Amino acid sequence: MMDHNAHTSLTFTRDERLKSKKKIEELFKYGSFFRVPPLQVKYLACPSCSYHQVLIAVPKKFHKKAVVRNLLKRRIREAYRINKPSLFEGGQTYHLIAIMYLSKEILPFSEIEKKLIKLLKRLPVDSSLPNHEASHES
RNA sequence: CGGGCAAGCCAGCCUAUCGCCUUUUUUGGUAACAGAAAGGGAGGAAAGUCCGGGCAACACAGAGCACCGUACUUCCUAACGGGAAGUCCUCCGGCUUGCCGGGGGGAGCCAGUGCAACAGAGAGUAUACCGCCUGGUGGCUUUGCUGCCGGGUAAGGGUGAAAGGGUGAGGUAAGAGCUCACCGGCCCUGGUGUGAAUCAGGGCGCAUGGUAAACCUUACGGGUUGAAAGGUCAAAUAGGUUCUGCAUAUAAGGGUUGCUCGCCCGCGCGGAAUGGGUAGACCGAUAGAUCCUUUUGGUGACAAAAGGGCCAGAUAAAUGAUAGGCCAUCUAUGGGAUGAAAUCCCGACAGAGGUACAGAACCCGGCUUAUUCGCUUGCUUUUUUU
RNA sequence: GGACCCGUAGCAUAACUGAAUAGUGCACCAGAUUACGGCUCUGGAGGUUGCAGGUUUGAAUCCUGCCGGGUUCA
Repeated sequence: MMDHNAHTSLTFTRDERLKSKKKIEELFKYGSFFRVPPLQVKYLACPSCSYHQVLIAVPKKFHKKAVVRNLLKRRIREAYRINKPSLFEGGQTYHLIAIMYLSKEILPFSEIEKKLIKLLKRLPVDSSLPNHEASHES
């Protein structure tokens, strides 16, 4: 409520990043996931949140060098920032989202953006929650 | 002009739109926080973690041993295994043949102990296999050859990575530093130099081969741990810790770096203070062995002085994305210089092209490794034309 | 961020107090045995000892620097 613009404008502030250790553990324990070839997504409904919280990860397993990992994270973050308004068109439930990049290739921004748009469309932003028991335990 | 080597420098810029982190000021708000304005925002290696420091906590009466590290000299430095200047040895290249340039190396195996497979007669107070020389005594085809029993020898052969200085002469039965000359080595004295060293003189026949990235000796240095150090904030209590009173009485046991000596504390009961773990926030944590310019001293590393500047502080971890332009650079075609070739220069249009290595994690000084295009300096060098 | 360890045939492991052909088992190939296959027996091949320098007469081993993999620390 303090940050009205976070829903609609093209920002990506610190509060929109998923940082809490507990929430991350919860997400990876109970969240469901799907894939859009290079990207994998894990998500979990979060009734207590007032906006979506996103975590972006590029595993060290696929990319040894910090420069490459940072580059890919920046591209994914940018693509999310530009295309996130579509997430708010649905209902009022917000999610914890983890986006992971599982490929050895370094794709250009335009490719990553395409995949991310596809991915965001598949996210169930509506009120129909696929995993009730998970949200209860939290 | 081009090629090669070495050292050093640089690590694109501008505009628009949308964003990220942060500092200061300001507006709203009790506050958390939100908005606005103005600034700042990765590297030469931020990397590897190979060294050295700062900083912090703990420990510390002291001595010895052990352990670890370093090793030509002098200097620089907060310190270093780093750097500078020099010195000696060695390798490569060049020529003017003793100089220049570059690479590598350096305490001590005449303090001791150990080690050297195979081969070889012998491998370290050495050795007699083939040889060389010779004494005695036999035999025979008697200036000689040869069997047996002895002796001398380290010249020659052969083995090996290495055979106990080298060359020449004398000497000898044959030989041998046995003697001598020169070269090499070691020791002493003196001169020069802060010193490593070097020069000169004298002595020693050489007793003293290699290996210390073998044990070791000598000299110097090192307390341990490591920002996940450590500190602050709010709540509750046990153990623990610290201080203190009483009691016990020098013993068990514990601490003191791994050990020894030495030193210190002591079963138990009571009182006071502190507050374990978990989750989190803040400090530590970004003004410093700082950066830039100039001057002075020094061969140089570097130091001093003056003036000016503030230059990332994130923490699931900030610099990005898109579009356009400028400008390096490259490619092909074209033009010019020249008698021609090689080579060089110019460049409208077109195409390629933002690049390599790589992302701060407490902070510095080094080392090592990775690295696109280009530029500067030094050394060296081929071909073609005139 | 700090500390530590390990790299040997396709796989697992010896030789790590230097010594000249780097050993062993499984797997692989060939032969024997069998009607054929397995088991068994005999023989063989396969190694840049992670890479690059150095010390030594001689390096898997000792020293230095890289590369790769792993363990651990509130």
